[in-house]
Parts: sequence; structure tokens; C-alpha cells
Amino acid sequence: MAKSRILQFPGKPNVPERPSIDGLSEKWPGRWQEAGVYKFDERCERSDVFSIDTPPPTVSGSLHLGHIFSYTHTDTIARYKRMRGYEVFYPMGWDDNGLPTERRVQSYYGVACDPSLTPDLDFVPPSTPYTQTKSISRRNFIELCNQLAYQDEQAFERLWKHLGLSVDWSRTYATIDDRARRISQLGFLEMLKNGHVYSAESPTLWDVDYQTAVSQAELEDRTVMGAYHRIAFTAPDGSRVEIDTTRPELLPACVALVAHPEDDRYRHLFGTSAATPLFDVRVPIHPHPLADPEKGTGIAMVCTFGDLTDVTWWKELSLPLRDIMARNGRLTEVDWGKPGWECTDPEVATRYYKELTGLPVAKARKKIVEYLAQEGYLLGDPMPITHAVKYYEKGDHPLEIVSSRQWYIRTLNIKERLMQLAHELLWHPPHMVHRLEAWIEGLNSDWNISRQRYFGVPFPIWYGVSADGSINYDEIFTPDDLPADPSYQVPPGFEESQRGKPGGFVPDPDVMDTWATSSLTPQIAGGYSLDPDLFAKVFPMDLRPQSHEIIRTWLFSTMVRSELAFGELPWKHAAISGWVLDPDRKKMSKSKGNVVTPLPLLESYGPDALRYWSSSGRPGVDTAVDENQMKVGRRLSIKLLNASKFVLDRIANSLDDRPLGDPSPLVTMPLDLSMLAYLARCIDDATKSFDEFDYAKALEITENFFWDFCDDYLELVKIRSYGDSHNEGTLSALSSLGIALSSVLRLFAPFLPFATEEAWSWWHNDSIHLSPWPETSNLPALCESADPELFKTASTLLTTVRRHKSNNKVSMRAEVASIHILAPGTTIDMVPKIEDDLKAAGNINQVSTDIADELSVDIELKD
RNA sequence: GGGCGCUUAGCUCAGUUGGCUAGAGCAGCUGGCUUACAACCAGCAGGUCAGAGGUUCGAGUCCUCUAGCGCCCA
Repeated sequence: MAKSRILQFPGKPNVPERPSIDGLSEKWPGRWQEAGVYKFDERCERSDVFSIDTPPPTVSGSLHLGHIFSYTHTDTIARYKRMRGYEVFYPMGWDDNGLPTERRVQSYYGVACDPSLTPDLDFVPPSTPYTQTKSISRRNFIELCNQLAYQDEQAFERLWKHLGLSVDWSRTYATIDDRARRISQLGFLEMLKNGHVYSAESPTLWDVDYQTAVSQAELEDRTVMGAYHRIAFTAPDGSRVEIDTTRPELLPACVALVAHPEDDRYRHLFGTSAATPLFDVRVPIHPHPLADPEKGTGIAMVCTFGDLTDVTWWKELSLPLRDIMARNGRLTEVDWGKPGWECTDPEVATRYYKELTGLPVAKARKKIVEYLAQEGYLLGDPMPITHAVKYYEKGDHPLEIVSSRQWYIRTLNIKERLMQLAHELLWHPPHMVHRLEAWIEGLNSDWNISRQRYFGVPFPIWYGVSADGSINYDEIFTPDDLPADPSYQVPPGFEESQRGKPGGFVPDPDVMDTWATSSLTPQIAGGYSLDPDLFAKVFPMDLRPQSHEIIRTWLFSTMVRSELAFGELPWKHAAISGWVLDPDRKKMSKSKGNVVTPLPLLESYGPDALRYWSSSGRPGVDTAVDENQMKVGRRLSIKLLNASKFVLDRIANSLDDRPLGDPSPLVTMPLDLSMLAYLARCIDDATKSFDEFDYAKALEITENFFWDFCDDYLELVKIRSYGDSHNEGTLSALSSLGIALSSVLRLFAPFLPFATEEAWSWWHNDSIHLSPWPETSNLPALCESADPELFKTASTLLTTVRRHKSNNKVSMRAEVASIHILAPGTTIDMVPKIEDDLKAAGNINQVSTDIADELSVDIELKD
């Protein structure tokens, strides 16, 4: 049960002469911080808690309007839940771990990391980047990463506060800080213990520029130009076997030929072998269903490794390994004729291959094609094609596949369970589940978490070194204390002098994939293993807000870790935001140069205006940048202050120093009750929308009510509210105005925290953001039986009178001699209840009625 | 090539289980200083609901196909 808070209807308001929304974003954040308005109070029950696991933004990227957009969505929910009495757990994190920070440090200072260097303890970063890239030690490099990330985090925090995010800033974390490193390492060690991770020497997608392994989630396909080269192999009977390949440079790494089992052209060759051209290596010819008879000649060469199909063939056909690809994308040296590199004539093979050694892929290809042509093995001209090639999403060169030792999290064997969890999660909007389903279905490898980088969380393990100096990967030592850096620390029971020596130890050289840390944000934010009480209160989190493009990465990986660690979902709800598109509805990207930066907009329109635009973007719907909407939001905020000023001035002037107390019993007039009945319906609808995480609908409902309230109700009761404060009608109007204003400010508070807090402060001491969400049960009991139609009819009649004046081009205050209302009986019955207010608002002298089928009004202006 | 979504007024978008004459804001036009607001107010005009076919007493809404756009994946 949520805490219930009692609304204190206040005493005499104190309203400024000229309200303004300018300066509010400087005025309030400091006060909120001081008063601890958004502070999470741990002394609460689990059932009181609403916990939010928001993905920490990458701070080394630039501030983006998309940040404002989606984080505002989350903030409206957080504020709503807080007003509903929940203790809201809403920390912010910074994703500073990993490659983006490394790259930014490299270009910002003009440095590169060389792990072989010893740390320079007196190193001072340059004020301007080195003109020639300077190599620095790993420890110095990491210091720079930390310093620069910290600066970026400060900039983000300023932006968030300016925007009014209701984050508890005392709980901020960073994905590279001590706590995050500790929890990631602990997470790894727990998985190690439970058998959820394994290390293996295996073919790995490798980026030759970044010199690191890449996981399935980081891949992208790009369509590029290539060419089929038709190459002749020699069958045992001396006949030619022709294959087409886009990677002729991998010929020295060829280990087999494959054709489809049903392919009659090649059936007779299965079980025999063929000789590769130039190198004269005898390779077996196998049937395999993945060989596509339609592609090229229908028979393919298997190399270790040209693509992922090669990996499949290599595994399934138990082929040998001929590895020629170095980590830097150049061809390695090969001892032809030695074990593993058997061939008919090592001398000939060496003669060709030594010209290729050390060449990058593209040059090696050119050279080998020359040789093939020269020796008559190349048949015809290469045939240009376009095909899909795998790239690292941040990389510039096609990925190679190299064999190396990597750690993997087992995910393939829990696919079914993950699918089940995907459906247990409550998605908003629901159709977003399909994106996760499709991803889980398509999973084809375990999750590789080893990265050959510098700025990251190290694997907290050492391996034993055997007597012969080789590394024994089965002998694993783990540290006693976390976080640990095995490059600088020694395993328990060892001494530094044993590092790398037989009988000693070596550290795992790698750091973890950043996803291995960012998949633990619920654990990091909730203090898993550090604060069990807190963790029990916030986990599983109630809400995971995020945008749709990171469902397959962030949402997925967090789900995997939660399942492996706890056997359950990390959250109850996932609220998915759309993209921000540029004004022409194109995706914003730096390369297109259409990125809209938020700061100038924030300055010209103010935070409430940007929040208004953000909040009008429906859940999950891509939304174009629209300055018009921001202007509307700004005007709405100003209007809110002005309407508040009117209502509160009236209350203050009419009641002197008498406190209003509970105004409910004073509401007696039918029109007032009708307006409140309409308000009650809006409160119910807005509440229902918020409970379904549809902040946009809640805003729309509130906004509609507010405009009707201002345009019609305020005008209808204006004159009455100026009356004698002992008059029943005046008291009823003032009470209704006060009740409605109080409600509408609170309904707007999640969207416009600055303007609503300002107006609220004119008559309350406490923050509106801790006041209770409006409930219909707190409205005057009489309005339960009131009919909202009465107010609507009064509005319609007032509009009719205004139209007549407008058509006749006279002032709205122009005097009307008489109006004659023709309408159905139900409408006519309402007229006496609203007649006085209508006369006052329209400056009408006489009202008369008659029954008719349809509504019409005869209006006579006074001369 | 597969999946998901979108197409409604000049622009940005609502439109719930099918149900009166399809709504709002912005822009436009016409008026108005009216004791909350001229950074304001009032009023008006503006739509073949992408196209075609089907189900139904009735379709913007459900089904099929076509076209275009966006995102994700291969």
C-alpha cells in the first residue's frame, strides 16, 4: 500500500504582481535538493517502493535531444508515482566504461595506450592535444579516462538538473566506478562458480583496427562491393574443380571443399580430395546442406576463416585449422611442410606465400590473384557483386575471424527460458515484445564478454603457469577482495616475483565487454552484495524505461544476467520510448549533420516547454523535433501562472486573513458542481492513463480540461467571484476555483515541474512534488451526483453568444439585449441553473427559452 | 529477403471493444485592449481518413492486396 498523504488546503495566498516563468529553472533545483524532495528514504516497506532502473547515458557522447525526450518520459512516471505516495527509487548512472571513453581520450589529448610502458607517476595531461600521438602507459591512460569522464558527467548532471529530472543525486553511480567494478567482477565470479561462463579458444569475430573481439550484439551488416574469383582446384583424376570465392587471399587457409549433398554435379567427389592451386594442399571434399547450389559454381572452399559459415563447416566437419590471419589484419608467417601445414611441395608453397606474409588483406588479395592468373588457375575475369559483409558497428574494416581465447556467457542453452521471460515482462507499448522475440530466436552464439581493450573492468582472475612455461587455463586463481586488477595485483598465496614464471601466475589480459557491466545496472544501483536491505527493497525493479533500439542489447543482456543470477526478471514493466527524428522526420546522425542540440532550445523555451514537447510524444512512437510544440508548452506554462494568479488573487482579496479551511462544503452552485464533476472524470482518466504508463494521454486529458476551465468556467464565474465574500454563490465559486486549481496544478506537476511548483509556492509551504495526486474522493461529495453536461451546455451557449459578437465585429463586453434559447427539454431544464452566470459572462440582459428539436439561439445585441 | 510500426486538415498529431455530422494544437483568415494573461482573448475556415477490394445494418477503426515512409534484423 502506498502511503497516504493529506492535502492541506492552505490559508491566504501570496501572489506576485507579475508572474514569470523565466528564472524558474535556476530557482527551484537547488531548493528541491536542499529539501531532499527526490531523496529515496530507505526506511520504507518494499510495497511502498517504486524503483526505476534507467539506462545510464554514455557521457562521452554529446548531449542529445533524444536524452531530453526519453528521460522526460521516465521522469513524468517517477513524479506521478511519487505523488501517489510511493517512495520512488530513481538514481542516475553514467556509462563511462569502455570504448567511447577511450576514443574520446585518444582524440582529446592525442595519446595512445601502450600497455607495455611503465606508468609515469608524474604524468600531467597536456592542455592542448599532442600533435604527434604520444604513447602512455595503461595506468596513465586509465587516469585520463577517469578525469575526462568526470568532466562529461558534470555536464550531464547540470543538464538533467536544468531539465528538472527528479533524480536522487545522492545515489549516482558510474559504470567504471569502484562499486560497478566490484559488482561486475563479483557477477563474473558467481557465474564462474555456477558454470554459466566458460573460456575457449575459438573462432572469434575480430576488428583489426580496434584489435578486439566483437559480440553478436555489436555486429552490423553492410552491403559492399566484392567480386567472385573463379579458381581451379585439381581433382584426384586430374580434372578441374572450379570454385567461386570473394576471398582468394584465404586460399592458403583452405581446409576443405563443400557442396550440397543433393548436388549431382559434385556427388561423385564426396569422400575424395582436391589440391589447392599454388600451395598444392590436399583438402577433403565434403557434402554439407549449407552449401548453396545456386551460389557460384555450387561448390565452395572452406577457409579458416572467411565467414561464419566457414566456422560452422569447420566445427561440424571437424576440419583442421590453418590460421593465417594476424590480429592486425595482416597475413602471418607460415612454415610450409611442418605439422599443420602439410603440402606436396613446401618449397613452391613457401615461394608464393612469402610474398604474401605481412600484407594486409586487400594487398594480399591483389597479389594472390596475380599469381593465380599467371599460373592459369584464375578462370575468366573476376565478376563484381554486392554482398553483405559483417562489420563492427563502430568499425571501418570488415571483421576478420581469428582464433583466440575468450570468455563466454552461456545463453544458447537458456533461449526458451528467455523467451518465457520476454512474455512475462509487461511491455508499454505491448508490441515492442516482438523485437526481443526476434532477437532471442536469432541467437546463434554464446555471449562473448572478453574485450582486448584498456579502459574497462578487468577479469578478476589469474591462470597458473605450467612447468614448461605454458599457461594452464584450467588452473584459475581468484582474488579475496574486489574490485581487483590482476595486472597489478597478485593472486592469494603468490608473490609478484612469480608473475609469468613457471609455477607462478599470469593475469587474464582482457577487460570485460561493457555490456557485462551495463547489464548489471539493477544490481549496481540497488547495491547488490553491499547493501542487502536496500537491494531487497528495490529489486526486481518496477520499471525499466529505454528506447526501442537497445532492446536487443541492453534490455536483453540485463535480462540474461538477472535470470542467471536470480532466476527472475530484473523488472516488472518496460516502458519503451521512440526516437527523436529531425524536423524532416529523418533519423539524426552526426554524419548527416542533422543533430539538434538541446541547450539552445532549453535556453530559449525553458525546461517546462521542452518537457511538454517530450511528453506529447506517445510511448514508443518516433517523434520529430517540433519547436512549435515547445512554444505551445511555454505558453501553457505562462497561462498556468496567470490562471493561478487570478484564482489566488480572488481568494486572497475576498477572504482577508481568514483561512479557507476545507472548501468542499461551500460548493453549492450547480455549475460549480458540474465543473467539478467534469474535473473528476479527467482525474480518473489521467490516473488510468498514468497507471498504463501513457503519460502523453494523461497530459492531453489534463490540458483539455485546463483550457475548458480557463476559457469557459473562469469566464462564467468571474463576475460571481468578485461578489461579496459572505454571499453563498461567491463562496461556492471561490471554493470551486480553488479546488480545481489545486487539482489541475497537481495533474500538471509531472510535466511542468517548474511552473506548477512556482504557482503552488504562492499558497503552500511544501513542494507540490510531494503533495498527493488528486483523487476524486477528495472532491466535494455533491459533485458525484452532478452532471458534467451542465457545464458543457453553459460553454456551448456562451460560445454561441461570442460567435454572434465576433460575427458582428463588436467587443466581447458588448451588451446583449436578449437571447432566446430553442432546445430540447433536457437542455431547457438546465437553463435556470446557469442563467445568472451566463448573463454575467455574456453581458446579457434577458434570457428566454422554448422547446425545440435542435439547439438554436436568437441573439439581439443592444444598439 | 524477414519482422515491427506508420500513412487522418497546409504542418504536428489524437481518434478505446466498429456506432450520431471525423477531433485538437500550430500555421492561416476575421475581429477584439475584456479589471489573470496582447508573450492575450474570441470567432471562422480547412479533411475522398494513402489506394483498391472484402466482412457488416454500419468501417478512420476488422480482413486481404497494392503503394510509399521509418526502424530493427538477415
